[in-house]
Amino acid sequence: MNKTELQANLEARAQLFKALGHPVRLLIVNLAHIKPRHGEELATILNLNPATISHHLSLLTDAGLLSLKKDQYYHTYSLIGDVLNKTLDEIIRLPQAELMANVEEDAYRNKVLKSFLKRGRLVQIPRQFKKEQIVLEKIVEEFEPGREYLEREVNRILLEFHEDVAALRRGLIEHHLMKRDKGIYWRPTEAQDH
Amino acid sequence: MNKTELQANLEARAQLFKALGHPVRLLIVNLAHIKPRHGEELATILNLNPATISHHLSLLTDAGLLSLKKDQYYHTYSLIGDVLNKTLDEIIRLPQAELMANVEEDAYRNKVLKSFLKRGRLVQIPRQFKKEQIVLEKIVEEFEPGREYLEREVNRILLEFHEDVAALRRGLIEHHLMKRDKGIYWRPTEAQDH
DNA sequence: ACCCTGATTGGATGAATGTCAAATTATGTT
DNA sequence: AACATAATTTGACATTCATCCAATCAGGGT
Repeated sequence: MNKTELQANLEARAQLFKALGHPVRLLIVNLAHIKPRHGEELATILNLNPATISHHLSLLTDAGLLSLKKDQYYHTYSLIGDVLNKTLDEIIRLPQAELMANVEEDAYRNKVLKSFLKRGRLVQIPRQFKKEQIVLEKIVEEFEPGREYLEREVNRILLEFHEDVAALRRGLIEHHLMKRDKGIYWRPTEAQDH
Repeated sequence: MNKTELQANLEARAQLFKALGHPVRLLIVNLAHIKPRHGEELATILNLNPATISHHLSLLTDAGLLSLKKDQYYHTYSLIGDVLNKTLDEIIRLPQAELMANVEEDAYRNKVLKSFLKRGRLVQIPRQFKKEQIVLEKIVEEFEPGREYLEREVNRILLEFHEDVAALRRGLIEHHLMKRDKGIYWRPTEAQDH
């Protein structure tokens, strides 16, 4: 599947919801649930012009909710039951691959990193928590998970990024990216991370 | 509940589907499923103007899909999980009372009866199967379910409706509204009816 | 008090949608 | 063949919707 197909799939899911997003069409689905119906019947019951009903019916069939059987010159529409048993979540949730194809999930992260890190050095410590989080997550990659560091080793590494190593150390602790006990620092392993 | 409230309820259901009926909003729901998100982040990831994102977010929250938490000057939107576990059917299906309030379910039947039955007599036997069905269902009410009738009794009753009693008799049999065996006619009871 | 940042609101504009009337197509009947 | 019935299509119109820009609002920091 290429990107275009993935987007088409996304459109198809939206189309199903769009088809259900109109009160008249919800009524039609309910009436078709009781028994199959033909156009004129629905037009009479709902007090709408046959052309309007025809329009709604084609949206519902295109979305895969109704099936059409021709009978003399009646077009009888029946409800396709199995679609309705799916949960919203089953229809909405995109597989990882598809999500990535439609979206640059780390565009925001990259934008923040790009604006604060120039040639490997921190231009400024972000004042906003969410941005500080992103920058510190990047910095903490310099530490090996599980390994213990003395404060002066920590400082040496942090100095590569910014002079104010005390602020960085404090930030790392506050954001739970590093732990400290009796002057020893370590980066939690992924498993303990949450 | 009065009629207006019922219609409002119907609109609310449609609103939920409408909110999901757009590809960008499906992406937002997917992203919010991974973790809560704030507006600027979504605008960057989806490459859209913040105003546009704000618009989509308000549709999703109005529909009850997202919840908002304010954090400094970030507005963080989280997915409300339980709605998504409902099936389409649970959301679409209207209780009988509500359906009846929005719809004249037997408008079509009444229209057909009105056009063929004048002062209790059949103006003409409908040429179309579906209309004949409706008229004969009305006529068969003159017979007591389960009771046995001789052909001449049947004729006497049918004559009240139309001269061509033979055509009516044939219609009643074809539409399975009456049964015949060895010149004896009877109307099936409800239980045997299907 | 004054800036900064993110979010929302109020137009503005083009696109999509809902509705109906009139014309057309498909099927059946006389 | 001519007519009748139901469905669909087409065209017109009004409504709603998606998107962006510009202005405003709300929190926080200097």
